[in-house]
Amino acid sequence: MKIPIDVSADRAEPMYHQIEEQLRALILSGQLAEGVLLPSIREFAADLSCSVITIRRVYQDLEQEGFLRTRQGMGTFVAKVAASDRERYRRDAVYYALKAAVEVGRRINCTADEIRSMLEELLTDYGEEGGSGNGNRD
Amino acid sequence: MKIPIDVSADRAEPMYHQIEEQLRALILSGQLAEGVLLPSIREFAADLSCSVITIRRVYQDLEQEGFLRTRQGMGTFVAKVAASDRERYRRDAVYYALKAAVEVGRRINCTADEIRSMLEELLTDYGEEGGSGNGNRD
Amino acid sequence: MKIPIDVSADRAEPMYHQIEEQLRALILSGQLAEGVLLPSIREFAADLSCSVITIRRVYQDLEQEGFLRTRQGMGTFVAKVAASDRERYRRDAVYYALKAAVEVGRRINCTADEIRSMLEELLTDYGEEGGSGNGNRD
Amino acid sequence: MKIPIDVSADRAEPMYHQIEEQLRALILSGQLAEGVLLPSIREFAADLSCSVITIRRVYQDLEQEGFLRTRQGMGTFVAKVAASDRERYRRDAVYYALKAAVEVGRRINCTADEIRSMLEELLTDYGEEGGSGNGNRD
DNA sequence: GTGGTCTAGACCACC
DNA sequence: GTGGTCTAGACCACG
Repeated sequence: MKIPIDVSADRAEPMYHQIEEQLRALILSGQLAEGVLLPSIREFAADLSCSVITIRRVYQDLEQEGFLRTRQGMGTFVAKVAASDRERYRRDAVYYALKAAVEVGRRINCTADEIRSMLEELLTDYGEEGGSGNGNRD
Repeated sequence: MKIPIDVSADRAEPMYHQIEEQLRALILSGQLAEGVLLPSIREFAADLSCSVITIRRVYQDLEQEGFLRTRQGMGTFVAKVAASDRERYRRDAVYYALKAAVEVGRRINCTADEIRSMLEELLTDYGEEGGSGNGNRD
Repeated sequence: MKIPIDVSADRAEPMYHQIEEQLRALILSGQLAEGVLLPSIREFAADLSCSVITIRRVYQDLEQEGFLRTRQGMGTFVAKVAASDRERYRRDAVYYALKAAVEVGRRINCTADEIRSMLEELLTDYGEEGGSGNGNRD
Repeated sequence: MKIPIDVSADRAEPMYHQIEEQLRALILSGQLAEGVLLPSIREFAADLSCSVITIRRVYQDLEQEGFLRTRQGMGTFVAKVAASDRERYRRDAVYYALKAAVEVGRRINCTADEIRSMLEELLTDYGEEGGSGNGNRD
């Protein structure tokens, strides 16, 4: 299975972080279903042009968080995620990001309407790239 | 002058970063006006319970960005900020934070309306703490 | 013959290890007597829902340890175990496990009495499941 | 501070595991109190004759478990452990080790008395090495 | 083939 | 000085 992940060594955020974040999102959004076999660490490392160690770390961290299950000699699989976790995550992830933005706005004395209009601007082309309907395969 | 800054060594973000960010916001929002004398490095370090080295770095970075002006033997002052910078900053800071939030939403298949309603929830008590009027005092 | 073995791929311990350990215990305790024919590799693998390779390894390891004897075309049998081995094993297996427990206790400053009382608690229902009489059937 | 840890690359258990286990025990037993600064990764690695990476992994794992707190540029410290965690750990660690031993005993038909007498034998010199009185500095 | 451990060493960020 | 990230590569364990 090809995993749609986009990382760059140029960003400030460490690569393993970027990968973890995106994999977590894929699992929690249901785009990577329970039981799916992920690429082997070597294969994935080649895909993303990074070291196998970086991928191993990703898999290890996510296993510890309960999102993956790896079995020696067999590979790494997507673990079962409680529906409640999925829901909570879905809400929290966006909520806290928005909250941070609002917080910044408050600090620099933005008006609420300024914030609203910026959001609308950002949402104009939102539906076109996959965020339209359901997508949540719960 | 007492600078209203809230930092914590417990957060993941490095302290110098937290301080710089908040000082920058205070200056760009006009809450720290041009010419204001900032605390001495030692005093500020004591206030924030951090190392003088950390404050030195903050002052140095912000001076390089043009927000501060240090004069030998006299101390560190808030520099003049161009109105255009202020405006650009005001817009960019919030805009990019919002953009990040929207990006997260797209990844996990949030609908645009879900995002809008979260924002409204966050904005309910927004005006009460200083975001009411017009923060551009230039 | 149906071999009463309980393994799970979910445990941290590798499967071949779990199986070997339990088979060894069955043989040394006399529950699998000399000359008993074990299931074929394929059959056993199916029973335990694991790979034939895993079973092959188990049989191989235990044959090397002298507990099994494989005869071409006839299958794998339980070998003769010296009474002394049986005795030594009986003692060692439990002894070293207890020793490890005591070692842990020492590290975290448990008192000897705390350890004793835990053991008693664990031994309350001990006799009911097979530990009653004399297990040495040599 | 010198940390009394005893590891060996010869054992089957991975070194990072051995170290983690012993550090965890030291913290949970109160022998390493909250706030204590641990050796730097390089120093500790030299002490234990292993790679800095192994130590970094140990520190990282234990931080994730909440036992350590590491701050870039400052070092790695013992975190606050809830008294309840300490108590639970104290009991569980020994209890499960004992349980495993009893389980082995049952499998090979040991009598309860055999197990008891082995334990007593192991406990004869128990008090002499620090497990006597309290030691729990809660 | 898979993942698990460990190595030596580089370079960066922080204090 | 501290820890944080990433590298390339070796060797072992597992299925």
